Amino acid sequence: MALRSAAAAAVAAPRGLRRLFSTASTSPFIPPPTSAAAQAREQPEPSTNLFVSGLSKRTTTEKLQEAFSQFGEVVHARVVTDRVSGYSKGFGFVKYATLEDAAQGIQGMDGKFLDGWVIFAEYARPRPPLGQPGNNMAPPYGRQ
DNA sequence: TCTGAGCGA
Repeated sequence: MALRSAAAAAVAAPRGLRRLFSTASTSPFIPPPTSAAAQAREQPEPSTNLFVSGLSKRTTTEKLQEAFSQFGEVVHARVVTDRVSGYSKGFGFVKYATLEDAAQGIQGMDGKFLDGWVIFAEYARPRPPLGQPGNNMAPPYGRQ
């Protein structure tokens, strides 16, 4: 029981900022999120790719896929690990077969415990193209 | 074997 309370508290603030604006409904000044940037802030576009963060350093790809397969058909899953160290970076990606599976995967695994850590699942951001083939693998991605 | 709040080979 105590664990669920901790999970609820953790899911309420994965990064310290999640729904602070939603609780400020008593404020007379509420900026209407009609901007595309505002939607991209908390309204990520639906995608089969999910970004999972908060993973334990010991969480592996198979563990990630196994956990997310309970809520949908996972076609691919990967835990990002450091190339030099080989250790997990604490986050990974899960790709579902359909968008609905991805949505259920998020709502099913977001704020849940995995390897003793509260993980967070959300739609992954669209990354830029890999560039031209034949070039060095590891193009300087433009963050955000 | 580790780090922690992070978007990948």
